[in-house]
Amino acid sequence: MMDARASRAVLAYLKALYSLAEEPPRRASSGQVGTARRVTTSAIAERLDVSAPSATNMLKRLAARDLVSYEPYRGASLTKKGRAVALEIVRHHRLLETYLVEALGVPWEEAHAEAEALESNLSESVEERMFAALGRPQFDPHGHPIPTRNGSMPKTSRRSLWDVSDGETAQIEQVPDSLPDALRYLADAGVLPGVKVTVVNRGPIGGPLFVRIEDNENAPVALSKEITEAIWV
Amino acid sequence: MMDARASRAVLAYLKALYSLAEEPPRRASSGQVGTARRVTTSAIAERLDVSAPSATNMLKRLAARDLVSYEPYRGASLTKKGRAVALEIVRHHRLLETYLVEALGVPWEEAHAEAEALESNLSESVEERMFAALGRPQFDPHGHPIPTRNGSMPKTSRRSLWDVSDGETAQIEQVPDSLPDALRYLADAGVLPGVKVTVVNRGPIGGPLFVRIEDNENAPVALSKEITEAIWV
DNA sequence: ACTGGGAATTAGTGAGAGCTAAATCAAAGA
DNA sequence: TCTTTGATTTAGCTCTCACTAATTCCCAGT
Repeated sequence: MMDARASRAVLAYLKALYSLAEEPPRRASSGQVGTARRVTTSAIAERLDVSAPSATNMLKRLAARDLVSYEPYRGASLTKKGRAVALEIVRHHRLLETYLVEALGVPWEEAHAEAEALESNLSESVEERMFAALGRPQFDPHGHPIPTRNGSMPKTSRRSLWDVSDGETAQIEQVPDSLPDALRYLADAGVLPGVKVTVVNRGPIGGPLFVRIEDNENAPVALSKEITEAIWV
Repeated sequence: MMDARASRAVLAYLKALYSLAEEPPRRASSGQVGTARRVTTSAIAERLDVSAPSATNMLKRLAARDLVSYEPYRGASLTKKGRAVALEIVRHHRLLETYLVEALGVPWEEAHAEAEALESNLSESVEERMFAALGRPQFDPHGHPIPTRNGSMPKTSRRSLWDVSDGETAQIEQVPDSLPDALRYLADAGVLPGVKVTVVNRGPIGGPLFVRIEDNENAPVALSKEITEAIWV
């Protein structure tokens, strides 16, 4: 708080650290839930589309500011302070996405990029006003939980659509936010948070998953393994 | 347009250039209206609160990008291209100010700073949506004209409140946007764009101007020479 | 025409953030 | 235990944008 204002780049790194460390990329089966994993340099570099040396470099500077704990050759993780900043920016991002979609009618698949552009300059005061105008939402349009101002997170499922067995029905809880093309496809198909879908069957190895959308007589929708692994139910 | 994305700093300089060159700081009497004056290095430095060498430096870089025409020792002015970028950012700023006040209830005097923070990252697409949501306004809450997307400006008065003679009545057209304290005072007093005021009298040399607000029985409001020179009627 | 002083520019630095090429580490297999 | 190789870090640059100190320019007054 008494810190020099964090730059856009710093915020991007903290956000990446947060999502890589705390938002399970695959099934969260392996036991220790809530454990903040250590994130590798290359994972961050890839996520932010920068070179590995750039990431190393920034990690060191973040460590000097006590925003991450970093040990050479063994990755980094957010400190308490860094995590707080990251949560704040995630809150900004998701609130902005929600606001853009709900209040301004920005298309679902564009909201992520627009929010990303604005998030680092959103003041707490304007954020609070948007939050109130939206009726204090807990989830953004993609179903992602919006952290509260004090840093707590609404609980969400950890089960991916891919893990739903054939014949079973499940309710979509969240979809990815940063894949505009996929999102357009999902929106067209009606695969939206809150919708119930039934898994009909799936192709052979890694083949597409066919799901039927509730209250919809159309043919089942085909979804790749990759995308269904990124959809939580 | 095929240009590398303009940074926040670049945009700030262009905006400063624009307002110093084209928004008359005093009475616009001196004949040539619309002539883009040449702006001195120190005027820019002062406006942006940077050192003169920093300004010189940036001016050279802007000239290299064909955004300003700059001649050492004799100031700079916007090129066609630079002016277009400046107008775009002024439009962003004023639309944002309007949106923040009208749609989110941000107080008048805070809107300027908030808009400044967001303006450089506002996309055309979101801007267009805000514009539509506001009913395609021509003026921001301070009465400043909002440039259209094609770069034209609604016409405005150039007469300052200070120049209104005693006993005369005039309608407030615009007030400054970047003086929070003064704005709070003006808002309290009821000196807002659109309001008709009558100049009662004024103190001796540079003394305050006393104005009566229409439909208001209260005692006249006292306004300094400085502030009345920054209010157009 | 000369000169003094304020305005502007040049010189030299620094911090932030990114890049490529080169060196180095660590962990897995032989 | 030794080697190999992919991941990581170091070295060395670049660009943007700000700063201070030093220098240079222009013009207003004499």
